[in-house]
Amino acid sequence: MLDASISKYKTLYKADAIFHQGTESSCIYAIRSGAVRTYTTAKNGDQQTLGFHLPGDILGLNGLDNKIHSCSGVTLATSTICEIPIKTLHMLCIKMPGLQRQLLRVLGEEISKDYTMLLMLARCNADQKLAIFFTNLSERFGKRGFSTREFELTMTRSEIANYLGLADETISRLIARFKDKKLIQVQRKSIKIIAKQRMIEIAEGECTLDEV
Amino acid sequence: MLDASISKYKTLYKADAIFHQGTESSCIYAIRSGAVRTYTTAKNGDQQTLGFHLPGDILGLNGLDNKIHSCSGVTLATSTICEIPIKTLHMLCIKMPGLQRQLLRVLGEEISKDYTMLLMLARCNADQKLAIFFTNLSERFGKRGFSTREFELTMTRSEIANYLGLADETISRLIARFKDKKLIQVQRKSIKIIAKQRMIEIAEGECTLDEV
DNA sequence: CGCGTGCTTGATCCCAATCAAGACATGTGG
DNA sequence: CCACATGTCTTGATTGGGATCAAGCACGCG
Repeated sequence: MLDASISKYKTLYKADAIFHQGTESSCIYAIRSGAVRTYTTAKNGDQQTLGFHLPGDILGLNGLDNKIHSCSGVTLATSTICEIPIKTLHMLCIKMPGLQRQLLRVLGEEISKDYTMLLMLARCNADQKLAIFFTNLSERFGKRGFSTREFELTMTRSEIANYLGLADETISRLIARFKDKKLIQVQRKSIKIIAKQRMIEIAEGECTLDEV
Repeated sequence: MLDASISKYKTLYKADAIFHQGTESSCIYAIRSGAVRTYTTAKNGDQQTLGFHLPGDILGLNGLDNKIHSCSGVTLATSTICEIPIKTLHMLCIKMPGLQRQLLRVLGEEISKDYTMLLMLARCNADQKLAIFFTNLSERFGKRGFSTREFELTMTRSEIANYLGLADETISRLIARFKDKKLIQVQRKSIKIIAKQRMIEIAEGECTLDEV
């Protein structure tokens, strides 16, 4: 929607920071290509990954009122990012009456997503968490026209672990078990989902991993 | 901010539903008095409490674009709720140019709050969670002009447990330990915080409960 | 080639869940 | 006013899922 109006692209390389928690938020960021991880940092320094973001996603929306970024964003691979100054955005909103509502909608969707995430962290066991992770990722790749069955992970095991509130070793073990149970094929970062339906059942707690 | 413009109040009694997840969201809700619990429900039926809300809080903002409620709200006690139709809200936005930005700001704050909650659920142990819970509640009472040291819990132990991603029994045990360690005084639902600073230290992981 | 980072695997431990029972408060109908 | 039911909370005993500790492995890169 914004593409036509703005075209300030920026190429970033793996592990480059896009924006930092605590700094003034002057832009929102649209991912054009690549992948991004967002995370919050607690006072004591430990961080929680909030999400992995793909092309088409918009970041930094929650600091819209010229406020402060409540999370940080970092690239997981070479990426092109489109920066849209919030000032520009506000001006555009005047020109395009529908835009402001769209922003409200996107923010609302972000909140819904957070709710789902809260539910997952609080109520799901490790098996479910990983199944949910793979299922979501697969779905999101699909929406972008990529294969839902085969994809490359851009993030490390450790980052997945952090995202799901688990230990690194647990992720390793789980991936191994998913492989043993013929739910997926794995080769380092490349994942092939074999038993999609089963995966969904595990994600939703309808069956357990060792029942498979 | 909206008070002047609208005055459709409604009195609800304990355990009354205000809005339901999955239904069309036609209103936002401002709490005038009482207390409200919001929660999401998963497909399999289990629910996750998202927050406990006090007078002055606004609920239902995330369905602004005439969409669907992504959580449910239920009163914890007799409450007066002010309903503001989203249509009215959109009209008001045209009259009052600052309002739309305010809405964006409130939504942004909600997202920041969710991030904090994600971090808590994923990274904190049970002691920290309860300390965070008490500290936050205390702070929020303070902002509303009530005592930060003494207050009544409107929710059950079980609801606290659900909110923090713990078992009911764990909450009972923790409250007992907090009492033993002279951090709080308890009498059923009435809480008095004795060692505020210690509580904060525990919340932030700077010290453990049995060091106290 | 050698080093470092990321990943895997094994052994052990511990925090919080679960199971179980009882205590206390509140409400309800006789 | 009491007997009883019900929901809430507490406390104890036991279990178990995932964390932690500790090596070793595999790949990529200078």
